[in-house]
Amino acid sequence: MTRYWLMKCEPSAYTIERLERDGRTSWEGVRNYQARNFMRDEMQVGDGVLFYASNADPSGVTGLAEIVRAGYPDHTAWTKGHQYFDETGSKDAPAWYMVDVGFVERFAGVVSLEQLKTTKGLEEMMVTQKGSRLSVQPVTRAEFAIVARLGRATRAAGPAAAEPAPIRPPRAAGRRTKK
DNA sequence: GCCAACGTTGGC
DNA sequence: GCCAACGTTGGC
Repeated sequence: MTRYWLMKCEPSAYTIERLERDGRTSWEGVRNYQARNFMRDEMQVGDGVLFYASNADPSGVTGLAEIVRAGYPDHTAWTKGHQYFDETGSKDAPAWYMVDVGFVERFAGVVSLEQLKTTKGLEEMMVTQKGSRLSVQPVTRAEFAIVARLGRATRAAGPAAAEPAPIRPPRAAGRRTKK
């Protein structure tokens, strides 16, 4: 049975635009056990994904993706010198897992967190709860459908907002989940 | 940049 | 097993 998920990523690490260009990507770098368990044990090929831009302006869902490869060991964890290197586990007994995600759809605009919080039917969505930091979250089929509909109703920012985006220096290292 | 909320670590 | 200290997340 198809399940649905929300996956967070900071724009400095990866964006829906890049996913659209790449077609698919591996979701490495998650270093949280609850998120790991979802990726390792529950995600299946074909599951739907809400692509969520965190620490963004505004933060929110920017498009849709799907799982194209179920959980497999995250090799970046045992690659010395890699930014996601982590001593937990080993090659023989991997601690961390990733999945591959494929592009489905890019929204014209962003379904902002603010909008998610004020939309009927999304009251229980994990991402709308205070203090919710989990970077991989389950969502219900109904929530997925509501957000997809909101996303398709978004419009690109108008001319007034179309001036070049300010240059934002990347945040300090070590602050990314999925890359 | 601030800081509240959260997860992890480690002393005891 | 408790819990204080610490590091990180992520909205604002």
